[in-house]
Amino acid sequence: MAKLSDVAKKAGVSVTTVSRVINNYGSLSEKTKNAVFTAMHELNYQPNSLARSLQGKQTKLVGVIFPSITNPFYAELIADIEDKLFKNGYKVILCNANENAEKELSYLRMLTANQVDGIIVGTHSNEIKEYQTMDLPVVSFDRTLGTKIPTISSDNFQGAQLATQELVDSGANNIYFIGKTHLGSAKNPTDLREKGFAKTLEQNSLKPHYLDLDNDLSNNIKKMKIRDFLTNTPTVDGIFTSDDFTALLVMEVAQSLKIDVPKNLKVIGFDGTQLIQSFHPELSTIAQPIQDIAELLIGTLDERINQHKEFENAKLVLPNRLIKSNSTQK
Amino acid sequence: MAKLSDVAKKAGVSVTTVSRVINNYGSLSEKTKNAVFTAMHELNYQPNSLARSLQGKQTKLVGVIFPSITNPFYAELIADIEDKLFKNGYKVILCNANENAEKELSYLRMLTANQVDGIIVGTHSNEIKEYQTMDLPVVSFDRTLGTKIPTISSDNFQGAQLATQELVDSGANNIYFIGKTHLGSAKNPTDLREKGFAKTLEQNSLKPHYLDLDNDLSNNIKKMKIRDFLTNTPTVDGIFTSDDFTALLVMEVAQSLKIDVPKNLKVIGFDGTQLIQSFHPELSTIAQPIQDIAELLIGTLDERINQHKEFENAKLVLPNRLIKSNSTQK
DNA sequence: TTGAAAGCGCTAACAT
DNA sequence: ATGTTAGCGCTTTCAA
Repeated sequence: MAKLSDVAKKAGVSVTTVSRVINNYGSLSEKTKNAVFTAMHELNYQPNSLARSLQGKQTKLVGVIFPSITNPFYAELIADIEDKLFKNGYKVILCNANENAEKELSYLRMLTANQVDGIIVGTHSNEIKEYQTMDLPVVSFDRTLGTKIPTISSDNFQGAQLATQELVDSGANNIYFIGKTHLGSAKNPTDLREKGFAKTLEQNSLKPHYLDLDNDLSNNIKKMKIRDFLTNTPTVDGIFTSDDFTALLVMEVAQSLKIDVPKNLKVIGFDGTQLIQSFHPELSTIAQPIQDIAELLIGTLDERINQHKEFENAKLVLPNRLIKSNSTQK
Repeated sequence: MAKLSDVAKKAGVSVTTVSRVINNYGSLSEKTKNAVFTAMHELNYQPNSLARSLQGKQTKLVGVIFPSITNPFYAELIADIEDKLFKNGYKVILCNANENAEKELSYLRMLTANQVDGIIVGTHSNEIKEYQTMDLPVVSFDRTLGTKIPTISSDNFQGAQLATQELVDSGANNIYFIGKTHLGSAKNPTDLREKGFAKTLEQNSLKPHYLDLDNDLSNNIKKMKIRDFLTNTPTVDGIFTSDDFTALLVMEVAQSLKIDVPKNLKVIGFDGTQLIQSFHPELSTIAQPIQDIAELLIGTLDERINQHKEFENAKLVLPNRLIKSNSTQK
């Protein structure tokens, strides 16, 4: 691998000069510039970014930590983040935390050891205190990590309101929320979906009902629980699920039980990924603004990295959008 | 950020000694070891991997280049790769090539500039010659990049045979392949699916039929083409698609046309991702051994990186597995 | 068992 | 307009 001094020798100049033309600063004559450029080409020279960063230059590396990459919502968000970061000259170190706090912590150390310029986190383990004490720029998606760390999210409360109101408007009276319920705690921004649900029903003088369904359960067990529920609760006529997957499961089970969706049961999900929308356009859902989220995450991180902007209890919230489709048809 | 010399000062030893305990070599007395460890803890010391790698040490960074991360097949493969690399102490630089040769090339430069220890590629642009001239360990998924670069893939030919035979066995006679067809060229390993299809039908004295469907088309256009095809080709009774997505589209369109699957039309896909299997268990498909592929990719890369093993025209092929389900029921 | 010092490839202050 | 040189934080010979 050719290095700076090789280029310098070949071009008949000093290393400084080569460094200058690479970084394009100071005064250079056209002649030397050209000499250096040709030397660089001939040697197929690539600057070693390790050596560069060692002087305090940015590494242009950003750690991106998410709980899963196979979940289409995260996949689409990560894809957007990667693409936008690339356009800004950054590379992504992908950290798939896998709901594993130990792995996440280990990644955190690796990232600081690698001198990343910043970190984008979207995981949900609350055990990791390190984020607060790190002096690295961090931005978070949908999770409160500390007062200094800005949190970007979509408006889960408003989204849930949209969804619930859609169920009411389509004629449902006996409406259930299906998902992981944390009635009361609301540490997780996502719990706001529950609150928005309850609030909207209250405003419509209806009673909220819940079916707790842990996210960690296997699909088969979820299906079984949903089947159980639907069989024993013939009164239910509207369901708001915590995510599109669960909504799909509900629709599948309903079909197998010959329950007509949307005639006898309205269903609405949450997330609105392109993947699920393209294969199940019949599903009404709340679409999170994935592109905007990615943009805001990166914009905010950029402000922290390049303008050293400080944040204090910043919660940046983007509006959600209702996708009205067949599963909530009147 | 504390550095080696800080630790040395605090522990009352030289930097050499600290370096020795970090890397655990040379002879150290227990006493100094302990002194250094406590100093490290107190300062919350993290070695700077940039400085380390500058001496020629490995960066423990691997570039992972794929055409898409939102496609569940790649998402699941990347997730497996990431997890296994992590267990081996490597970090992943995620490169989403997006079917964009320019971006891919640019990433390639970035990766070499960052001194990655190796690269795993799964993209399909044939324009990039750089792979062959790089002296970096590269392994490829499902794509021939050059004689020195080992190619790992599942057995597309055998998979297609399994799929096609399943259609025949379930009683279909008038069988179509739907997907991007490249009749004859077979540069892409994936084209072997077409060959396996043709071969199997020949063995069963049946004639192969094709519906060319470009992957780049939007879902709506694909659906339209499929609808057209099914409407105008009432004789078709078996369909093998190039991937599960297309199979799902076929089933959706068939349903809307009141064509009974599997009674009047057998359908089988390819890929067998967990995601699609969990939401469409009724789809028969060929499951690629994603975990094994990931393992083999990493194992091979590891041989190249750490044992400097050379490969010449290596094609490592893993068997596929038939998932027999409702869509090909007799 | 420990330390001094050279140097990895680059940048940037300081000279000229 | 160009060059000399001192580091960045670490590893590693070589010497003690």
